[in-house]
Amino acid sequence: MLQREYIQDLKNLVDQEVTLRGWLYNKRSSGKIRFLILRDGTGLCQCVVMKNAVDEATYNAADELTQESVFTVTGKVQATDKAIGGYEIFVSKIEVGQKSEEYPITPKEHGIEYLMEHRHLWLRSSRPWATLRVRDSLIHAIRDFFHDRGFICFDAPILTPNAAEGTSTLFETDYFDEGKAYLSQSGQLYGEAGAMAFGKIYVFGPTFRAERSKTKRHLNEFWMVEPEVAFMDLEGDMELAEDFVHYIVTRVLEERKNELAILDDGSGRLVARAEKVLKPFHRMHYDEAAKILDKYWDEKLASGEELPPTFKRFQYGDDFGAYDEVALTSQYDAPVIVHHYPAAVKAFYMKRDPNEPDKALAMDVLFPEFGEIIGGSQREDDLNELLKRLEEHQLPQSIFEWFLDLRRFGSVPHAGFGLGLERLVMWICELEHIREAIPFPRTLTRIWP
RNA sequence: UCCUGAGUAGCUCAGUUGGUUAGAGCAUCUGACUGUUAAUCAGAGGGUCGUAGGUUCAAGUCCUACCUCAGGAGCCA
Repeated sequence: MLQREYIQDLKNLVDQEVTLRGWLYNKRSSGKIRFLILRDGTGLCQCVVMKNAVDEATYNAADELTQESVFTVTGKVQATDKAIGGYEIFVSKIEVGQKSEEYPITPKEHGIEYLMEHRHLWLRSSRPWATLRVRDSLIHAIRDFFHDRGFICFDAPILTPNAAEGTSTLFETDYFDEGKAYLSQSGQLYGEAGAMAFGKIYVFGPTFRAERSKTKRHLNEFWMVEPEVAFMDLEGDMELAEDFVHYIVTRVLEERKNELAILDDGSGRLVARAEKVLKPFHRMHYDEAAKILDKYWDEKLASGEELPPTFKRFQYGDDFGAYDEVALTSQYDAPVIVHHYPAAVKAFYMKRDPNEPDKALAMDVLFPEFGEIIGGSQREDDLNELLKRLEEHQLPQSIFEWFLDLRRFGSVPHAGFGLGLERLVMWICELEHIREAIPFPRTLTRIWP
């Protein structure tokens, strides 16, 4: 083990002599003084090299270092308000490691295509660094939330024999002599089996959608967390979603304030926004949401304001489009839960409300100015109803036999939801595009690096 | 799948009604400066203008096709 301290721990090491190891993030100089910005993975630290304070080899080393070259620095930790992070190293010695030549990502701006082409290096820059640390915090918070409440982590298979919802396009691969296998587009059906075995479970894994989506909110490979609970109805589902979202967002606020400040240039905007994710969320029936949208678009159209060329006016019975979700949520600071969607626009496994047979016991959590981050429902637990749904959706009963068994043997009311991890990262970090919310995004036109 | 836009130096871009040797900043190299914050200042090198064809005395600029990418919609998390 090579001995060294980490930049994130410097606050406890003021006035002590330390050794740090890392890469050169940037360099500035003035006369006989050199400022080296060291990056060690935990943060950035300015290292000050004064000509009259070091030997000649160290002073020359400071000049030779290029961006992303490796070096080890020894010196005294000083508190200062002149340097990033609030601490700097007054250097006594530098050792140079591997030298980088012509590092492709410069401190100047780059286009998104170029950055994505160099994603493996771009990860070292401060914005991806901060974003992916927020993502890490969310992942831990998600697991802690469920673990603390007695949920079992229940992994669903990634290679599956059929489509969960039948409609979406699936990635296909050969599976020995069994014919075709498909990459999972949802762990939910398997999660239902888990809920009947363990009471409450959550599936958390990668999800694959072969849809030719081309928007800033879609990835073809993304991570989804899907809790499923036996003896829970739609009301309980909404409460769980609220508690869950509130908990994980709060954890990010506790653990990643520094990263959020990097992402909003210190304005505090991201923290202020996340702090408004308070329980309870605004809840509304689909009919109420439809009324709000009708009024909203009527006023917009009457005002003569120019609408985008792809704009389509919402009609009662439609699912919400991108413009509708933004319009609906922009009136609130906190997330909005819309429930009782028309059954016709929802998946076959969602239970219908006995009091409103044309509505599904479904709910979506919509985030302010953003849109859907959670979709969930109470599931159809009646065998005959489920068989009818399969027929209506023209799905073959044979491939769902094991799923139907869950209704034949001890069927109970149960519910769950799915949360798109990258969508939440995107909203919290206010990213322009979801591709920055995952280390190596897979989109319609990108599978490299 | 549909609609819109863009491809000029390693990167980000400018380039007028078609007109002499295609420009700037950053990056790289040389030099100056003892507290810099995308440091600054002086200098140097660096180009098949996405590809193919066409119009013209003359094309980075106009026309056609293709390729690639980006933005928007739908599908959804």
